[in-house]
Amino acid sequence: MPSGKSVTVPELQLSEFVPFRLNRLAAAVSEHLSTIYRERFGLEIPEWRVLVTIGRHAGCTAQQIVQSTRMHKTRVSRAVAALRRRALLESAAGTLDARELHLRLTPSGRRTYASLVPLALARENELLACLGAAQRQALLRGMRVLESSLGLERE
Amino acid sequence: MPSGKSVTVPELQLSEFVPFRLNRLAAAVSEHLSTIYRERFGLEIPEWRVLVTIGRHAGCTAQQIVQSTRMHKTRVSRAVAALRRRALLESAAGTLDARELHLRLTPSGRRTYASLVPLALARENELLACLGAAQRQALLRGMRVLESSLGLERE
DNA sequence: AGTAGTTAGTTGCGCGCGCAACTGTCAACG
DNA sequence: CGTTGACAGTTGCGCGCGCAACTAACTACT
Repeated sequence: MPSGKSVTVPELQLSEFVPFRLNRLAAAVSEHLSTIYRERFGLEIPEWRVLVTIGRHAGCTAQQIVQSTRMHKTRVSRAVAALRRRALLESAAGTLDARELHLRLTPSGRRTYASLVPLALARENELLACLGAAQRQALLRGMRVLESSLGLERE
Repeated sequence: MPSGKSVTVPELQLSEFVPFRLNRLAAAVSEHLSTIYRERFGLEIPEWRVLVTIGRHAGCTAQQIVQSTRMHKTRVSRAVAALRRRALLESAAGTLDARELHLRLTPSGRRTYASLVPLALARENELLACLGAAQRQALLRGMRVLESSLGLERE
């Protein structure tokens, strides 16, 4: 005679597990996007993120990039150094606070930024093109809720 | 007199850029989940993925794990070696094809699996608890469409 | 059977990352 | 003014990852 209580063996199908799916999806999207900034501009993800951030927020500091991108400060520091080596960016010590470095793009950096951004936005649209307008809105709204729930929205 | 053509300066706000948001979200979710398998079981992500896969598909090979998880084969190889060192898993050369190693959990590995899975599923539910039922369905559906569009669904 | 090409899995190597410790600067307090 | 603690940014170190090269085993073709 079988036991009275129903023993539900817990099963986890990795391909249905949302944290795994998110990681896999993010990796695939990054891979898909990397051709733009890597092959065509020799940039890696941290450099690309720093470049874009400074492109929009000229004169911002490394610390602000850390907060807005949630990258580790050493990663930002090295990306800034790499961009400076390639003369895409220049830094100046703050007049009010000499600890912080204010970062801005050089003319060369601005040119790179200007040619990179349209390509990246086009890729984003390509990525989302498989979704209908309502579906896309729903996805983005869901992501927004998750981000908010995880405290990712401070910037 | 200003130029006749309207020059739209392209702008990219990183916090609105979907590839970045996906990466950030996936990283935060992984971070949130890692407390379970790292702090409580001393497992890292690759080991956790291999353990779960073998837990559901006893006797599968490393190659099958590569395909289903899309992890690099060296990463799988090292995770398998780590789990074998800790006697959570055992391998046997295939009788039909001696190259492939068929992997299965040891009793100790099965115990770990059995105590890990409910915790992970609970965390997944916690994560999604901030979404209403319809919102959750919409998000998962959107992810499914993206996955399909990127060719991630083969397994 | 013998050879060439392919596949499963492992390993040496270089690199980028995060951690911890460091330098230099600022603010607070007596 | 000197000391203490906090903060911005950098750097040495160890580690995990992917790449490329390797071994061993299988397949196909003559």
